[in-house]
Amino acid sequence: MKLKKTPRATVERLPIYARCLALMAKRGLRTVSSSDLADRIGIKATQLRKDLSYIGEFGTPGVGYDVEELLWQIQNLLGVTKELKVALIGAGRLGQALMGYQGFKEKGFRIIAVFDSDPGKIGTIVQGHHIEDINDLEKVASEKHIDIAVIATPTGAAQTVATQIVLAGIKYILNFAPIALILPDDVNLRQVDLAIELQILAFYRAEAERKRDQQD
Amino acid sequence: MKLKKTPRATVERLPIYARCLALMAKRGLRTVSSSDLADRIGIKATQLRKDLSYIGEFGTPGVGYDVEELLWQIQNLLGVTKELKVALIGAGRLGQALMGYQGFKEKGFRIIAVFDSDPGKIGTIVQGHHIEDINDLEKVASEKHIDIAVIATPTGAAQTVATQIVLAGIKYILNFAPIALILPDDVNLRQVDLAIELQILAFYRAEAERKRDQQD
DNA sequence: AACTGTGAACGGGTTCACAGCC
DNA sequence: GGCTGTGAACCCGTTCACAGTT
Repeated sequence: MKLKKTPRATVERLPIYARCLALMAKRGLRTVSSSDLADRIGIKATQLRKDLSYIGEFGTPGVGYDVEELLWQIQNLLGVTKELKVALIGAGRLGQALMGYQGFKEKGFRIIAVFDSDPGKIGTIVQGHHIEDINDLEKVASEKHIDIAVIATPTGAAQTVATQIVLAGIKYILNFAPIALILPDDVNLRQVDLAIELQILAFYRAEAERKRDQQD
Repeated sequence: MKLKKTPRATVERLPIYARCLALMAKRGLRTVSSSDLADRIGIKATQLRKDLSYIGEFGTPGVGYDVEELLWQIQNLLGVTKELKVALIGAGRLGQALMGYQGFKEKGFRIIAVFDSDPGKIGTIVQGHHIEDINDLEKVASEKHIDIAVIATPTGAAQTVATQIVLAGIKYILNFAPIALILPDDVNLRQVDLAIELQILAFYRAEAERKRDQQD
């Protein structure tokens, strides 16, 4: 067993493995081979085995992996066996969509505080969440021990909010605002930009069109 | 000038370049060097130049790039100089957030049809969009010439919807449902899974905790 | 002098080939 | 026979070093 540092690419696939294993467990499947699991996900079996080799040895040669066991190992590694506390900043349409998103709860995340800067929203209750003043973030974060912050504000507010998040001592940020945030090195950032995904599709569409035009 | 096939990794960065350049153009900046632009984005200057080298030669040695010109070239390559038509499937909370998302319009995407399967929603108007029956997708798609479909349905409906999208002849899909869709090879798929991003952050958080526990 | 464009070197990630185990 | 775990080979993407341009 080698146990080198888990490569970034592997880390980004672990949640996908967990998702698939959870589904299989729910359906009552007991064991799974690397090729079976890989097929369901749409990757090569060797890649799956290599990924798992970075985090341990969970399989039985000639048999495969125990579904429950492997799921538990991955969830444990992801640190989602205990519930993680999430602060959501921005109670606009995207923020509301995130509040209602079942996937968070299922995967072990709990939105425990919601902030906004709009006085018209602060103090109201949206989908069961009491909306708090963004300026209270630091106070609330220390009281409630927030693990992760999610930025769902308009672009213009995102950098200010990010700075407040850092001041509040939160080190893990998921940002939906389409802007490159400036953050200290020890803060972990994931960026989701909805428009970028469409633009990537647009590129391949344009490329296909160019190819067609060229050939005819 | 070489013009090999543009690497996947480069394609995924082009929208980021476009976003930054658009901002600079709006602020009235005329030219930019590779190191300046790279710094704003948070990458190395050599990577930016290498990326651009795949798509052409747009710079002037000793000077840099013309902001407007480079922006136009990238937008052209992305095929977003003409407006692209998007069909949104699923008018739930996420769907509504997407309808209201300014970034799509700004980047040249237009939500031109919205579908749902809920009889209570079909026929109503949400944020100015007439909600149509998902079973009319094929008809509407051929009438309105849809370029890209966005799946914002519950997980359970996603595969069925995806199949309908393919039947409607749409070849570019952005999927928000947390499921591995089975699609023909010639269909282009991008996947955004909100929970996965949080789980990746959770991994690094758990890793940091493990490291702490070990040392103390 | 300042900056671009690119071959070459490097490094991380994927795939192959196979040894070892059930 | 069927399957896992893994070194080695391979491939792709990033970075370096520098030749070439204004």
